[in-house]
Amino acid sequence: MSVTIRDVAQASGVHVSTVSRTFSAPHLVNAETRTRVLAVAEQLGYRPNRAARSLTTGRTNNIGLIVADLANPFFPPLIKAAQAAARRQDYHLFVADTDENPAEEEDLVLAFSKQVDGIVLCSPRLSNKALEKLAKRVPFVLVNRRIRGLTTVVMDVAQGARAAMEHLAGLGHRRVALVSGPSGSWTSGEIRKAVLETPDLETVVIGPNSPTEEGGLAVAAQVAEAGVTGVLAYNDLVAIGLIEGLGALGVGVPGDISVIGFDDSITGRLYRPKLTTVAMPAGDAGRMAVDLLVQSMSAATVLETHLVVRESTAPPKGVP
Amino acid sequence: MSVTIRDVAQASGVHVSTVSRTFSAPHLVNAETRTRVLAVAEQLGYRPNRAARSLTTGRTNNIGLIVADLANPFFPPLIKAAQAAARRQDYHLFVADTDENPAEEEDLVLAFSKQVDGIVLCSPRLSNKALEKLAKRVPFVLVNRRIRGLTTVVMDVAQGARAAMEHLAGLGHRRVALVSGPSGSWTSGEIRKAVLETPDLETVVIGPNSPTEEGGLAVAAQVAEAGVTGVLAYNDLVAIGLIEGLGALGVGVPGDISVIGFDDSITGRLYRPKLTTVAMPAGDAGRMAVDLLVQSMSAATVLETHLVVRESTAPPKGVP
DNA sequence: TTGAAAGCGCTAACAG
DNA sequence: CTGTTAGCGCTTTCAA
Repeated sequence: MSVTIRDVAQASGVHVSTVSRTFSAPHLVNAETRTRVLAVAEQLGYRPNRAARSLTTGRTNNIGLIVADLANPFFPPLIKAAQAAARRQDYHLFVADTDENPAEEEDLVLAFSKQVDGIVLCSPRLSNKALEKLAKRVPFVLVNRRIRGLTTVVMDVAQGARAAMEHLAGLGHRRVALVSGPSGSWTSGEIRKAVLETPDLETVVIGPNSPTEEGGLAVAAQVAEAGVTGVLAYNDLVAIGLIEGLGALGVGVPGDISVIGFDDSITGRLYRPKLTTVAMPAGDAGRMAVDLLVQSMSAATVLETHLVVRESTAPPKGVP
Repeated sequence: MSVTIRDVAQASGVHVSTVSRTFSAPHLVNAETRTRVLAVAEQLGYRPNRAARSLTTGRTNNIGLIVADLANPFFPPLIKAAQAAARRQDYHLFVADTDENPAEEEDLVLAFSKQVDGIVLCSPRLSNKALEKLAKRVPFVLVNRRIRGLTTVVMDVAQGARAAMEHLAGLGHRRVALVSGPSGSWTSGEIRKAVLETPDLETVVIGPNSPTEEGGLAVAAQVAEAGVTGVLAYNDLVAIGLIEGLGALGVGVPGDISVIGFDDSITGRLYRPKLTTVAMPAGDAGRMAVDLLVQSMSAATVLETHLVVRESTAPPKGVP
């Protein structure tokens, strides 16, 4: 095998415990000794074995990150920020993908549990009860799901949805549709509530839908026939799929119908028409979740969202 | 702490080694005993501690995956497939991001080395020499980088680039530009070579460039003034940035200039005009890399690429 | 400030 | 088929 603490001890003429201390409690060791040990370690290419360390300390310095779908453009910025935050604090990040499958989600949490100090669970599809039970086995923080008593980081989608509705109302729209997300999604529920409470706007809810381009595409005809002039979609992908589908039906965006997305993903930002969308602070959420775990703090954090107006919204036909 | 093999042994009235065998060599244990142990384990919520296991076996059942930029849409499909492949074989996947920084890349490899059975290094920016040296410390497979003697999975970008050039030539273009990628990029070099060898086409190389939308945007003016009617961009993001920049200059795509991307990313597929692009089998590469690592096989694999013709290419002006 | 010794949870010979 | 034993690489009392 490779070079161990013992090799370093031997080569530098001290006991293994001194070498150990040099790395995990440097202040407890004589400066000269430390320098020497460090030099030898460097020269031998010694790296502490974290598995062995974790066996004695009970800590792994690993964090697990579980998302619904790695290929959904919403997640990569979150993962990127989480990884950077972890790395800054000398943690490593496991990443896994549930494919929107609650059973897989539970399996993954359990599989990770012995190997991590905590888990970041993004947009979990598991029931509250299941989540509460799991929380007893391993610390975790929930992203975009709020459960009393658990540590959470949520983005204020209700506020974002309200802003979107107000934008539509301000443009002169009166009857709009919400193309909602998957049924297990907490954010979709929050958005729904916020939308239905909006005054001055008659809202029809279409869904649940898959949170993908296909999801949007599939309801295009339904939207076209709903007699609405504006739409709030569950996310940018759904919005784009919808716009594509509408286009195929000869319905223009924003000419005939205005469409607003959610996420402010790179895909939506570059799409034409450039998507009006609710920006989600995914990077902030990833970073905060990791920080909360590392500091093992419990908290219920709410992150602001905001509307980004671009080119997929306009006044309804007939309104100047 | 949590429930260990000892608790299970005690509760089921057998020795720890029997419990151990029940999990790691089930065929060596009496069916009845096994059933009983499994039942007790299940009931106690026992999960083997992989860190402890790895200490004795020398294997971790972990794999590290290092990419240049998690937020680049090229990588998520690769990561997703790699994770799925790992999970299928009971491996966990560490993911990290180097931000295109070679020093960070090396650090990450070293940091992972003791905690994984192998590393998948995607589009590394490190020198051949540095990579060869690292390969002595931990097994890895290189994706999109070819070095003799190391295990590699590369996508045949040269072939893809040739197909793109032939498509352009077939459309009637005679003078084109290659908007290349970062200088350390192996794929960019391969593409460059292939492009310059293409007959019947006069090619000007513009770059190196950052592999992002900004990279493309930044050279739009240069492209507009290069007297070319076609462009092959390093990736979809660069292509899109370029098209945006060209648009701002009043140059239409594909009306005035045809643009081809690379990757066939979701962002390019949804963009308007829908991007003509060279499809890269990123998922296959991720899966194969993990499989090679798990089977600890060495090989030099080449994956096919293919041109997807969509709407960002057309005959040059004046050619019907 | 350093050394000695025990032990983290598990596996792998080796006996029986 | 099952129990015994030693030990993986490291940290952590406890003494010196």
